[in-house]
Amino acid sequence: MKKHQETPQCATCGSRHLSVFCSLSQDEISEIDNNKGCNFYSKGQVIFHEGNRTKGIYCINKGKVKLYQIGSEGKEQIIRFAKAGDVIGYRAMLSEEPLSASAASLEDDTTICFIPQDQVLSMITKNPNFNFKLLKMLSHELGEAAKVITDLAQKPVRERLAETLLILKNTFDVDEHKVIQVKLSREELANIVGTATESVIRLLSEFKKDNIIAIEGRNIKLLNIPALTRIANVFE
Amino acid sequence: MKKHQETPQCATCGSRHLSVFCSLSQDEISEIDNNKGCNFYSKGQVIFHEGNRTKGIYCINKGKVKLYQIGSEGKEQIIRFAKAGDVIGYRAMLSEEPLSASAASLEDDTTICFIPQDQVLSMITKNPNFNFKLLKMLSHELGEAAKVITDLAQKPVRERLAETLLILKNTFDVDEHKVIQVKLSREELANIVGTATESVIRLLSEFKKDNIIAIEGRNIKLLNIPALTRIANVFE
DNA sequence: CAATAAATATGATGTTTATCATCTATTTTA
DNA sequence: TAAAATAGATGATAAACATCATATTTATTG
Repeated sequence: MKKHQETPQCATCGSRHLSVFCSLSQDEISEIDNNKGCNFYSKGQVIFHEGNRTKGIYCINKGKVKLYQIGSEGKEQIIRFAKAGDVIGYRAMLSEEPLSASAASLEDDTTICFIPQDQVLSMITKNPNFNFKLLKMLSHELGEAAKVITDLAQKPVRERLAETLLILKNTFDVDEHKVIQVKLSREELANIVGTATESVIRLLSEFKKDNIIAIEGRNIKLLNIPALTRIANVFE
Repeated sequence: MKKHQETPQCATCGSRHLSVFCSLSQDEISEIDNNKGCNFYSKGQVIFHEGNRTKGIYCINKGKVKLYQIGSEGKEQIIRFAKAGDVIGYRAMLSEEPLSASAASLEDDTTICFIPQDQVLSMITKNPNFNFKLLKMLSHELGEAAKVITDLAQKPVRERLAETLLILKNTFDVDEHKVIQVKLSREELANIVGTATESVIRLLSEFKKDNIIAIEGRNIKLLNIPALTRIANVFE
């Protein structure tokens, strides 16, 4: 039996104050509320497809999302993640290019609002704060992407996997038992790191043997973050 | 003997109409002209250093520039290139973060103007066209970065090198003899591709043996672009 | 709950690519 | 212009990593 799912209101959205929308006025919020749509996704559902056009942006109200490209051999490459309060699809909308990545939900009950292009463009024009938040977000993302490029080009798989675990921790946090709050398959981990699934499996059991992590199914517990940081070879 | 170098004027800058500044009014142009600085660089000179702060953006009037990060083992990773009409340093300025990359000139007589932050911010606020151009540029760059990530993660060195040659062709063009209009060392090519210098050398002589390219020192002549495209494994 | 499918795990093997050594060619500089 | 330095080239070797094969465990479903 499917329970009734209500469209969340921006006005009461708990994630809004952490997001790019934090500087909007009451009027602007209700303007969006009156024009936005909302969809609910079960785990694994695709939200949008690489190559398609988008006429608006997607704002995640609840749940977790992976953004990925399909490489020339048909292999998935996870580019980044998004969670409640994050927006996705803005890159394609702003550049007026097709979507550069697909998005798929990582958990059931993922709730995502769709804000039409017109609304976004009008906010950009009318609200300088929102505009600067957007510019800042894009610039920040671009800096992160450059780091990923250097790591992929220069670091061995072991270091990249350790770094990926730390990034997942920073993105999704850990609970009181130090468990990273996102469930990914070994294959998905491989598709972030840029390696084979078997390599991820092998390296994870190595980390486990050295008591750096503990594994219970898809839950990964970070036991020794300093050691992970050392392996990841990061110094900032 | 060093010849006198004159500060170029935006008003007569041939590159302006191709750049993010193409939508500025006469007044705005002269406003910038009255506030900008200008520097001349010889080949190899560093324009700015990764990790530093910038209080403005750099607009390339003449010459070619590489943007690069230094990885954890001290190895250079070239992130992107810039040429006349391109701006660099805007990412760091807009995100209010330190510069994520260093920039160095690739040829003598590279001429670069510096536009102070205040000027840029005021243009963003006052000129919606300029603002949208900026948003578009950032979004486009972000999409390009995602492609690079997928390639680095999934493609073998041979494909990445072929693709790099094609990207260099698109960025810097070829002359009437099909020679790519940028001179890079084998090491620099390796630092784009994310591989060892020796691998680049070996693969280039393979391409040469197959009459796909011709090599005269640092000049690379593209003899068979369809073949290169096939090797690069790109399908868009 | 059995049966099937899918994910995880592990060993054996092969390929790709990096590293090291050495040599030659080309610049640069004294 | 000779000497030194740097860049390019090539072979030999080693390391990193992918692939393949095959268990084993965990989910899924009839």
